[in-house]
Amino acid sequence: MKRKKTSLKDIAKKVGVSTATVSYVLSKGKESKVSAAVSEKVKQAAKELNYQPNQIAKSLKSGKTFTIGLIVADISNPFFSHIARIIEDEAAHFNYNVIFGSSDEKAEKSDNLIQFLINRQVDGFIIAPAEGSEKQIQALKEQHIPFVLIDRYFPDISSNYVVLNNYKAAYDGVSRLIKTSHKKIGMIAYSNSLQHMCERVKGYKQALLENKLDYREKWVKEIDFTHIEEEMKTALDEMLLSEEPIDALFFATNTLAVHGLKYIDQLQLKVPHDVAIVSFDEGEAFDFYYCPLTYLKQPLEEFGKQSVRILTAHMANNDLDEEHIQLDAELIIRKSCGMAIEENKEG
Amino acid sequence: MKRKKTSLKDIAKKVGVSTATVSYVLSKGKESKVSAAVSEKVKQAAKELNYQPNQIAKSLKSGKTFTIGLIVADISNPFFSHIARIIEDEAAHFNYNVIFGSSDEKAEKSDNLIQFLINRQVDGFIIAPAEGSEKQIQALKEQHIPFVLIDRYFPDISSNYVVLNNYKAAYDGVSRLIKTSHKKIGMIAYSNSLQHMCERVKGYKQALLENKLDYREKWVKEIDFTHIEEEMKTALDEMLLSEEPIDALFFATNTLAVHGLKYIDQLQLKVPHDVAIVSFDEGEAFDFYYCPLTYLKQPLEEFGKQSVRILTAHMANNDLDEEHIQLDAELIIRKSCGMAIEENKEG
DNA sequence: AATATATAGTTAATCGATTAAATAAAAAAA
DNA sequence: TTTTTTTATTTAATCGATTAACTATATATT
Repeated sequence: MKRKKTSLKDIAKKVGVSTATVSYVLSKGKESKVSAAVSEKVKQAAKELNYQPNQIAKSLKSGKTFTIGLIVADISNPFFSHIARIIEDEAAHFNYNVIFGSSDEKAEKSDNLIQFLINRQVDGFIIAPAEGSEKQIQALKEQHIPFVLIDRYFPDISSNYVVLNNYKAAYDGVSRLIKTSHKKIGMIAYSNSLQHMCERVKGYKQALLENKLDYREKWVKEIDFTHIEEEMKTALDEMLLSEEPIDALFFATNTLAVHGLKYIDQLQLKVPHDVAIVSFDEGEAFDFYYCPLTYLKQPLEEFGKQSVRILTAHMANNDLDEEHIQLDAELIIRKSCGMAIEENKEG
Repeated sequence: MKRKKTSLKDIAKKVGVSTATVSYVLSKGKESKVSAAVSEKVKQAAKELNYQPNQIAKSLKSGKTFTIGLIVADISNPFFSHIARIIEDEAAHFNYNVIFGSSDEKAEKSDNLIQFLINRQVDGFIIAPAEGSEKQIQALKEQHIPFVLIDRYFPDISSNYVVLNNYKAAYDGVSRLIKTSHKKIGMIAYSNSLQHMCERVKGYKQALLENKLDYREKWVKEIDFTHIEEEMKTALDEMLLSEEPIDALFFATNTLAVHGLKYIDQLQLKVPHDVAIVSFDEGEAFDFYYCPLTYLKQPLEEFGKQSVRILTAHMANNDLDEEHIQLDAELIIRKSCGMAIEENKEG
């Protein structure tokens, strides 16, 4: 049998005062008008009874839970778990706690999670929205529940967001492959209509265009993330084993690169000789690959910090202007993309 | 201005009945004795007003929050984020939500987190306890708050736990190195008095002992996890660059292996020729290493599922017997440990 | 001494939902 | 018709903390 926790009432009874007095002492401290004598007795009793305020009761009264709902695609994905950790730490500075949920990129799951967390009265959300979750996001707006989108956003819905300049990042990554003398550059992305993925493809195309390189539809493969393995094989077979194979490959995410490289190894192709590689995101695996990967490093720290900053500001004041933050990725150049001509000469 | 959410009262007013009636209709359904006519009207109104019950109020009344507090060392560590994901999914089956916190292996942080979550009235905990957190765990017991320890436990405190048979796992890993003809086997562990780490060292020693191999104190290095990089270098220098260098190395965790291997590469030593390697835990990085790593795969799925199963059972019934679960790791043999003689002959 | 002003504390409403107990109205039994 | 039983609904207490409004003293002011 659970020993019930001590409440204000218990302290009040013990000291012989009203619960109001106890509350004033414990929550108002010096500012209360309670006499020093009583105040002391109350504090003493609180300590003796090991009083811990019931936050649920406080929340009910105040309408605030000091809880942030965090919705990501999958907390076990290092990209998100890293951000989650930063958000956790940042939130703690503001005395906020984090409840998380994984949407699995499914709008329905995300909807359930959001509803669930609203019922639990979270004060605000940080969301990496799933494809097709526009309505849910719109609904949050209409209910005036503060939220910040991260990683992805919906151009048609005006809201707070902290995202990457995906267009520029992809453009930079592909440009690097061009600079290292590659002419037939393929890309592997997720088949996902979300803006961030589209921008990555756009950046890829633009880089080709500006450098007067061929863009072929068959060199951009979109893969369903529920069948990565099989679709990756088909995609790579088509691009690498064809009559006219590509000489470089741009991966739109970490996970895609991991799967892709495993298959490239199976095909016994050598990086960067047979295919040069640039990928999005960092990963321990990238450091250990025989040919360390050139990648686009996202500013995760910044994602986490900014999103918490914006959210807490908006939770404190609902009338603030929205913030739209685009951060830049950093291209970390290593061996997998090959060397540029100038570099070659110098070396 | 936040539009206030609709409450039972709003529905009651709209339909013209008491809040009690509304509550009965909405929470008791068929079992209530409310007339079909009223019932229908109430449901209709609830839908029109988009009623969502306030879980905070429910929790205050019921004393249940349907929330599990999850405390791990660091949610951004793949080992824990993977477990977190499994716990999240399992908990959802029981209609439970998860609040997490990272202790950073610090007892004080862990204490704050636990206190914080208790005040938020979580119904139970799943905890990977930090070193020195015995008192907190003991306190949970005394308050009769249900909890399950995972990954580590305290032999002196009887409680639910789901851990690895670390002794056996380490024994198996080191035995493999012995079978592949290595005689001078080092180990790198964390300097941590937690039982799981000690067991890993014990398993290592026992494997040496049973095979009549030398055990030397200088071949077991304990590293402070706040200074992995520097201490790893010193440790490896001492073991690998000495007069009598070791020929095999056993890493007690994923993170240690990652740092260790990076430095081994810097030293230009080849695995398994110069040093054979076996490590705990899996990791994408291990697959991509030029010499795929032999490792001890922990049954994460099982950790998550069992811990939630046990916790929910104990939350439902406080008088259940404690469960002590030890799971076995699986040794995944790849190239980094070298080949055993028999295998060599056959090959 | 009479009045005004602090001081120290209590009462009671409130947040939103639940539920035991009370009540009123209708139906069944006598 | 009267009494009993059943059915449908309301009242009010409750969970624990907060806080505006009130009351009762004590102290200061004139």
